[in-house]
Amino acid sequence: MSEKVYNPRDIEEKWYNFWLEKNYFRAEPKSGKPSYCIVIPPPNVTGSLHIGHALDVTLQDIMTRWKRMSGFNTLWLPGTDHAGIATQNVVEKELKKEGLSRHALGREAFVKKVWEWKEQYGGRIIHQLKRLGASCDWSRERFTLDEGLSRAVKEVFVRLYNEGLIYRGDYIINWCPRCHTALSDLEVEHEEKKGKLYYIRYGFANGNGHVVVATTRPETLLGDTAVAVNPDDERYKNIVGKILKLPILGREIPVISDEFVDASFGTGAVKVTPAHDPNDFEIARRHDLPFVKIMTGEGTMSKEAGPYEGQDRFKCRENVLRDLESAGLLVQRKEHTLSIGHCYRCKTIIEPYLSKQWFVKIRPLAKDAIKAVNDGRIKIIPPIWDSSYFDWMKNIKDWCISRQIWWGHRIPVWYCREMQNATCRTQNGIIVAPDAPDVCPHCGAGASALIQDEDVLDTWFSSALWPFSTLGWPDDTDDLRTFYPTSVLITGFDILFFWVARMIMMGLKFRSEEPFRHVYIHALIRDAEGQKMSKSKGNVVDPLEMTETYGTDAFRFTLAAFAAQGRDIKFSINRVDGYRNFINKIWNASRFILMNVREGDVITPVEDLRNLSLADKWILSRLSNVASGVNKALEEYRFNDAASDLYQFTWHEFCDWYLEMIKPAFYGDDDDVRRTAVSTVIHVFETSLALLHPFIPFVTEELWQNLPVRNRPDSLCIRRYPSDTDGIRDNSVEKEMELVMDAIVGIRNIRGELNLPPSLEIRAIIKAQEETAAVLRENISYISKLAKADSIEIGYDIGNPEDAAISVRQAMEIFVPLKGLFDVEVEIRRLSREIVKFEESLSAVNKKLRNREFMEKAPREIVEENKAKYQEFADKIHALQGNIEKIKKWGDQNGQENR
RNA sequence: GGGCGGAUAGCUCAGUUGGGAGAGCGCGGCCCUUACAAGGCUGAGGUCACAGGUUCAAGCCCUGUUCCGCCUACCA
Repeated sequence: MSEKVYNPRDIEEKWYNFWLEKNYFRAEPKSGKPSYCIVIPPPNVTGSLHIGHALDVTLQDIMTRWKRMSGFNTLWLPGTDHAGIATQNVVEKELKKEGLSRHALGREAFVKKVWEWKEQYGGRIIHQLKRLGASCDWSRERFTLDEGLSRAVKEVFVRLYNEGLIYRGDYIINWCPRCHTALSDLEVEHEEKKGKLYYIRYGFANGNGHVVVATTRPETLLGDTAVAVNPDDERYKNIVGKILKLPILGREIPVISDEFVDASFGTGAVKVTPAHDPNDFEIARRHDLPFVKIMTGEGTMSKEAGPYEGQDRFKCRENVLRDLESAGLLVQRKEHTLSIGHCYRCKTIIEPYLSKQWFVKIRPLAKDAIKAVNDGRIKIIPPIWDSSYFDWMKNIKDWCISRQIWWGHRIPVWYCREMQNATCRTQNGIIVAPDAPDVCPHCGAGASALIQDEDVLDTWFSSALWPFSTLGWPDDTDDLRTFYPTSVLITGFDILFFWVARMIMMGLKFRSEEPFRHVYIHALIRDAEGQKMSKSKGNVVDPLEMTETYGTDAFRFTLAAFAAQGRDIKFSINRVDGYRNFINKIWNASRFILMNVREGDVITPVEDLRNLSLADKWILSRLSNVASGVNKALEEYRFNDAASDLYQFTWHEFCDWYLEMIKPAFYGDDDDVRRTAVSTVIHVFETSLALLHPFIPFVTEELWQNLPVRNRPDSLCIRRYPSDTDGIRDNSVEKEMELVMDAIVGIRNIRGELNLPPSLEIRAIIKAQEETAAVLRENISYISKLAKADSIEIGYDIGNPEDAAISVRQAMEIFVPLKGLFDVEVEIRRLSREIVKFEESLSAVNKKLRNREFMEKAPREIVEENKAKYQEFADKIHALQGNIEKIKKWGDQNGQENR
C-alpha cells in the first residue's frame, strides 16, 4: 500500500523523463489537426527562475496541455534571450574578479568568453522550466543569437533601412555612464525624488544688470549656449538678443526667445544646454546654437568643463554650487520634486547625452499595430490593457536601437573610409548589407577600406522578431506555415511595450499577419504585503524552493488559483500550504479507491452500467458540469475559476460526499452494487485526473497510471480532455441529492450545535411534503449512515416530540428527540437567534412586497420568487417558535429551568 | 501633468450582462469514524471606503470625496 502522505520528489522526475522519452511534447510540422502554438517569452539567459516566470510558465503549460489533450497539434516553443547589457554585465563582473576587463581582453576574446559563459550557465533557467513541468517542444528550443535568428535580424535591419525606416543621426539619447551605452526611452526607469531648484544669476556681458535662471542641474551651466525666455513674456521683452556672461567660465551667450519656455515656471528664464537636455537640444536646433559637450561617456567632466575637468558629474555639481555661492551668484535654493531616470539594468542615473545612434522610425509601424488591435485581429485579455496599448502606440517616439556594447547582434553596417566617388559620399560611406561586402558597392573600394559599425542592436530588436524568427523565418518553413500566427502570447504587463507592442509591429510588417491572436496579460506577483519582490528587499519567493518544499503540483495549482484577471497577486505561503493539502487529498482518495478494488473486478464503462445509485448519478452529473465549466473557463483565460471549480468538485463533492456515500456499497454484501460503485468511482476519478492534469501534471499522471483502466493511451498527457459528455447531466438527480444532503446537514447541525459526540446514536424525525418525503425515504440509508442516525421517521403528518432539537431547512423540518441530553436554555437561545435572522429576511422581503412599484415594475418571476420566500421564512419562524414552546413545556415538566 | 486600477469577513481575495453577500486561510466547538489529523463534522464573523444620484431594486451603473498602488510625461 502506498504512503499516507504524497511525496512528490521521485514522482516528478520519473514522469517528466517519461514524457520526454515518448516525445509527447513534440509538435508536427504538418498535421491534419488544428494548430495551437505559444512562443515562450524568452527569459534572460543569465537569469534564474523567479516567481514571475513560474506564473508565466504555469499558465502557458496549462493552456498547452489542455489544447494538446483536446486534440490540437500543439507547439510550445521554448528559448532564451541573449539579454545584451545584462549578460555583458555579468561576465564583466566575473572578469573583474580576475582583475581583467573586456577592454584588456579585446572584443573577439570577450565575446568568446560570453559564449563560454552562456554554454556553461545559460542552461540553468531551461533546467528550471523543466522542473516546473513545462511541456515545451525542446527540439525546437531557440536562442536569440542563434544563426537562424541572427539572419532574421540582419534581414529585418536591411529591409527597414532600405525602406527608410532606419536612420542614423546625432540626437540626445539616454546614456548610462556605467553600462557605457545608449538606452531606449523604455529602458529608463523614472523615479520621483525630492531635489532642489537652484536660482542662478547670469550677468550681462556689458556689466549692467542680470537675469536669474532656475535649474535642477547647476553643473550643466558649463555647457550653456543661451538663455531662453518666452516671446510673450513682458518682463524679458527688452533683453532678447542681449549677451550674457556665463558664470564661472565667462563665455558669452545670447538671450533668445522660444515658445517652449513656460513663463510661469521658475523665473521664466531658462538656461539652454543643447548637448545635455532633449528640450534644449530642440531649442538649439531651432536657433542654430552651438552644442557643447561637457561630459564624457564615463559621466565625468570633459575639457569643455574647464576647471572641473575630470571630476565626477555629481562632485562637479557640488563644486559648481560652492563656487557660485562664493561668487554670490546663487540666489536661492528651493525644494522641488523631480523625476530622475535610472538605468533599468544597473540603476545608475541616466545622462541625457548627445551622440550618434541608429533609430527606427516607428510611427509607420505603429499605425498598423494600432489597427490590428482596433480591428480585433489581436485581442488583449483582459481588455483593460487596450487603452495603455493605444496610448503608448499613439505617442510613440523613434526607437534608439544601437548599443555600445559587444554582446549582441552586430549592426549590419559598414563604413567606406575611402568614399572614392560622389555616390559614396552622398551615402556618407554607409553600406547596409546582411554580410560583410568584399568591395564598397558605392565606389568599389576594397574590403580593407570597409569597417563594420562597432555597435550592436538593442536586445529587444531581436525579441521583436521572436514569433516568426523562431519558426524559421526568413526561410519559408513548414513550421512557419503551420504555426504562424501563433495562438496566444502569455506574459506580464511589464513588457507590454518593450516586447508585445514591438512584436506586433514587426510581425505585421514582415509577415503581413499578426503574430498572435490573443495576448493574455497576467498580474505581477508581489509579496504578502503587496511589495514588489526584489533581491535587495530580500522578499523574493524562490520558485524552486517552493517546488522542493511543497511539490511542483501544489505550487502550480497555487499560481493558477491566484491568477485572477486584472489584479496584482499578493503571494502568501500559506495558500501553497493549503493546495499542498489538496494534492494530498487527491492522493488519499486514490488510495481509498484502489484499496477497494478487488482482484478480478471488471471496470464497466459507465454507459453500460445499470442500477446506478442516486449518488452515482449525482456525481456523474456534477462531473459533467465541472468539465463544462473548466473548459469554458480556460477558453476565457479564467484560470482561477477553473482551479477553484476543480478544487471544489474534487474535494467537497467527490471526496466529502461521494466517497462517503459509496462506502456502504464497498463494505456491503451485494456484489453487484459494489461493482457498480467501483466502476463509477473509477470512471469519475479517472476523468477528474484528466481534468486536473494541465494544472497538476505529476501527481495526476502517477495516480492515473495506477488506475485499473484498460484501452487507454500510454500517458494521461495525451488522453482526450474531458468535456461535459463524460458525465450524464441530470438536474432532477441533482435536486434530489440536494434534499438528501440537506437532511444530513440538518441532523449534523443539531449534533454539532449541541455537542453530541458521534458515538451517540440518535433518532431523527423529518417532516416534509410528500414529494420530498418520498425522495428522502428512498435514500434513507444515506441519511442514516452519514448523519449517524439509527432510526429515521419521515412524513408530513407526524407528531414531533416535545423534547426535540429542531433544524429548519429549505424543504423540511428535522427533529432530534433528546431526552435530557441537552440544555433547554441553550437550545432556546440558539433557536431565538435563528428566528431573529429569519425575521430580518422576512421583513426585507415584506418591504418589497408591500411596495406597489415593485409589484408593478419588477419582472413577474422576481415577484413570485419573493412571495415564495415570504412564505418560506414565515413557515420557518413558525416552526422554530413552535419548537421553543414545546421544549419549554418539556423543560418545565422535567425540572429544567428556563428564564 | 495625464491615464489606469484597487478599497467586500481577522488575513488574502472571488463576485461574468443590477434581483436573498462567497471561498481559502485563521478563529470557536465536537471527533484519532479502518483514504487522508496535511483529516472529518460544525459554528461565529460583513451599514461591500465615504457622500450623493439613477432604478421598483445597487457590492455591481453615474457623479464627487478620501486613502493606497501602478503606468506614463520634454515642469527647466
